[in-house]
Amino acid sequence: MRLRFAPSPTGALHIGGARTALFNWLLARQSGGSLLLRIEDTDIERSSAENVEQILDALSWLEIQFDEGPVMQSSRRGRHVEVLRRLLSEGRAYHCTATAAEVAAYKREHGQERGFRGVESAEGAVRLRVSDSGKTVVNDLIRGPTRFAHVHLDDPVIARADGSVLYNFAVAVDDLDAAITHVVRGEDHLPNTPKQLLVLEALGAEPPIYAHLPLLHGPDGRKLSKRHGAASVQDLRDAGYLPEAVRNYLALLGWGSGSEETILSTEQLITRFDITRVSRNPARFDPVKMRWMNGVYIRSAAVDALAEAILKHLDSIDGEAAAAVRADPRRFAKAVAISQEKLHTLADFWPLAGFLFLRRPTDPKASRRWLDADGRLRLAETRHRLEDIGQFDEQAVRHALEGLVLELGCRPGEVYQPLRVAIAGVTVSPGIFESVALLGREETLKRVDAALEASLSAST
RNA sequence: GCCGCCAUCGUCUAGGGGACUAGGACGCCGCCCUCUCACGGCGGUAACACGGGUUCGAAUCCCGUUGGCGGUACCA
Repeated sequence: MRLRFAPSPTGALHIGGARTALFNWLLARQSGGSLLLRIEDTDIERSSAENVEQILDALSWLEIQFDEGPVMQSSRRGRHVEVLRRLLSEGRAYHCTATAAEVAAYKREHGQERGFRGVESAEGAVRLRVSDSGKTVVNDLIRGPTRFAHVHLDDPVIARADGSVLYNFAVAVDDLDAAITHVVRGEDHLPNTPKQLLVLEALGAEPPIYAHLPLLHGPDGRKLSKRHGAASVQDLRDAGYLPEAVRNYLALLGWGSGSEETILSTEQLITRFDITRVSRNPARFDPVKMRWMNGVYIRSAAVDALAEAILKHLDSIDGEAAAAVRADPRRFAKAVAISQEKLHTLADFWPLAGFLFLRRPTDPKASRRWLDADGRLRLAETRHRLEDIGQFDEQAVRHALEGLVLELGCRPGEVYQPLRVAIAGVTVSPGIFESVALLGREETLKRVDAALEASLSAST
């Protein structure tokens, strides 16, 4: 199979485009074929180099490699003009001076019930000649045969009056020249397909096989947009998602493996993916499920790989945090180990475990709840026990604190929560024994003293 | 308006005439585990849009209605 992913650089690569790229890639890998990346920039006005960079960057982050390209559609202008001349000379296409306004007026009257046919002239835009009779059938791998009666089709404009070619023409020529065998793209292209088929037919060429993917919607059921937060691939990366988890989640949007498994490695996706099993109805992107799945991948990751990913993430979003973590790699590795099972995204690490590297202000609400007079009493006693520990490790800390709980005859949380608030500033953290041991005796005692003092003065 | 696509739990889906009192996953609820938060375990909630056919039998096939979506550019 020879496939292609052909985004237009008119905006960031969104998850819909990412899924299209993924499906193409899975097919290419599975079949031992190749994947071509083509940038559809025939609309110079709306295309930008930054967007091309963004798309390349997004695909690279997703670890979706292409075998050929990127080729810029605009670079193929010479070939496009050549084919255009041929169609013109063979009478399959013609110049027409009908203005956009005239066509619009015609459409207002006839809608798409009767396609627009232009009058041939010496100059103007180039239109492909379509006869009123007959129909063009798109044999879609996902939808089956879809028929378009020619009466409803306009004579499509394939080149502007200035000679520049238009999308439906360029795509057909490029797919043909690249010997593309399978075109897998979004369903929004379905109405374009007969036009491309007609171009191919005029050229006497064998068309590729098509598969139109159902569209992706946002959580509200409407078209995906920035408003949904993680709509672009970069947003996903910045939100702390793992590429493999994103691939897994995206693959299951619109495609069911048939088995009851949900967590599928990329290798499994490659062997099991079946384009003909892709669903025909649109799917909603569900950030909640994406988050859950990312958590599954984080939990199953090797600690050092996870630490590396977290550090990289910190580098890109929080310089201060990254520096703090770099200053103590051993502590960082342990911090990751004791936080791992609580993370859903890479971004969750710092809020949860940052206190192990930097002191943070105490949350007033947490302080009021746990550092009242009774809490301070227990915290002061806790302080003594910690001070007396010989070897300050997790086992010893556990032993000391559990002993205190037993002696006081209180609920465990009544000892642990004041201590947690004292060292972390909040009521949530990794396990208290691990956290205290990792923080070390000196820093723990300092924070406990500070907390005792602050809460005492606050209450008087 | 017109052209086209689509229609199973809130969401992603399994299902392709009898195995369906419709399965799984996320979410949600309850219980358990428990030092917080998570994780994990157990249990529960919840769907075949509607109406006609076809058939001994329909979530599965056909038609219509309704609804959603896409397209309707000298955009891609």
